[in-house]
Amino acid sequence: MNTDHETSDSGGSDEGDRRAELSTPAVGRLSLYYRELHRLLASGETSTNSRDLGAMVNVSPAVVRRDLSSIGSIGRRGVGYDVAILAERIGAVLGSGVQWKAVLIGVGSLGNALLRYRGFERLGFSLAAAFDTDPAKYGHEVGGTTVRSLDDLEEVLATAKPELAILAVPSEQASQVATRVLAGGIQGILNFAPTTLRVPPGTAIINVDLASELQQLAFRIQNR
Amino acid sequence: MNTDHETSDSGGSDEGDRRAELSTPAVGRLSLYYRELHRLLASGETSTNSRDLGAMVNVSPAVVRRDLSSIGSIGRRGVGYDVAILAERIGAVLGSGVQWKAVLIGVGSLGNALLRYRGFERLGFSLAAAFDTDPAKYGHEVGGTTVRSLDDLEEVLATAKPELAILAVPSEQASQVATRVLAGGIQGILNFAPTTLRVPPGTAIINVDLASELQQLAFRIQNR
DNA sequence: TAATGTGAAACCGTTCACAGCT
DNA sequence: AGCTGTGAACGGTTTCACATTA
Repeated sequence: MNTDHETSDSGGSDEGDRRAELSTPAVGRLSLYYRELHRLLASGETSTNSRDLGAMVNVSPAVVRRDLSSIGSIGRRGVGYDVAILAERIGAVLGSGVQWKAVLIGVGSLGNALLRYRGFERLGFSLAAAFDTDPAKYGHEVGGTTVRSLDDLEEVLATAKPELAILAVPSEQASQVATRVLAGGIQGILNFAPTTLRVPPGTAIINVDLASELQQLAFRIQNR
Repeated sequence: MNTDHETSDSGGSDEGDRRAELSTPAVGRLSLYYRELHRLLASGETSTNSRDLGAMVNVSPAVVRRDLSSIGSIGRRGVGYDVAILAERIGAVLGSGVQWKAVLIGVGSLGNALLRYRGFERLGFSLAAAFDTDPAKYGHEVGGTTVRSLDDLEEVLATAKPELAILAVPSEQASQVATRVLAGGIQGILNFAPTTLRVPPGTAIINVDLASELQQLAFRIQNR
């Protein structure tokens, strides 16, 4: 794939907390720490430190400390970090606690997989609806979500008011669908189509191109 | 997701070409240019320039020129780039032309989608085999690839000698499977399990964590 | 003593601006 | 005149090293 990220700005806003400006890679790492912290919580661990956390996600202890101090997480010198407190803190920064609503567009094999994927709701995401243009799929329930006609898109966006859209449509349709969801009030798009969407500046988009990912992997092997 | 990349080194080696050291983001962008160039080829365009190419993938003309000059691509001053020549040049750098073989491990819904995904072969990748631990799936053909028992993994790796492995298994099994494929000679892993694999340094790994991707998207929206 | 938090240095990638071809 | 190729400036992230605190 290529996970290429648009949108330049960041800038914290709410919560009576410390500011700091998180870089895109830093946000990615926070998400990884968050994952590992929940694993630690599940196994009953109550504290950790920058060295161990770093080892878990393959980054240096210095990076861990910089990341965590930048969100104002108070570790304890000489001791480390409290797992529960840290998990909660990172969760607050990443927007856990908010119940995000997403719609999925395109119920091909990838769309199907995404509908069945349990792992979104663990992080506070719910799939409000799924859409396709194939009438044979209308009304079918996949992974707890019912597939509807793409003609109903605007209606559903207006009533359910989801914030996110996941695009799993063929690349020829991607731009068109992106325009429609943005017009309908969607604020961020996770795009699986191998197309660079041309959207208004400031629109949050993350692209995941599976073929491009593999290509980059091959490049690295070739230039070992 | 998180598309986090391991492996530090790069360093060109073969081909009597210009050196330059490509950064990870640069490689990602080359992959995008490559995609767009083929689109241009298909529509009969014969030349382009840094401004237009940049517009297609949302980067500045300066970045395009830097990227292309770093692979020694000879554009023509005052004119631009020849689409066919440029596509070929980038393809050579990215390892198109090499017929990469990959195996897929884990034929759940995501694995299924990956097997059906046409888009890998366009870039020179072929799926040599797919594996699962569910006997009900053995022998079934999905997207042109037959599913086999995971017990056969080592045998297939030894005979087909694939370079890449795509992991679409539950996270509990991911580390174990990664160890097995690496022992079997696999050189790079595309990992979809939400786990940071602990592997020998220098191993090429690209992680694609769909939930983490969504989480990062939500973060950006929240901090608009 | 142990491990955080953080200035300051080092590093890397992007942007600028212009010389050099065509 | 137009657009590439690239040295040099810039900006931002990572690394280093150490003062700080439990």
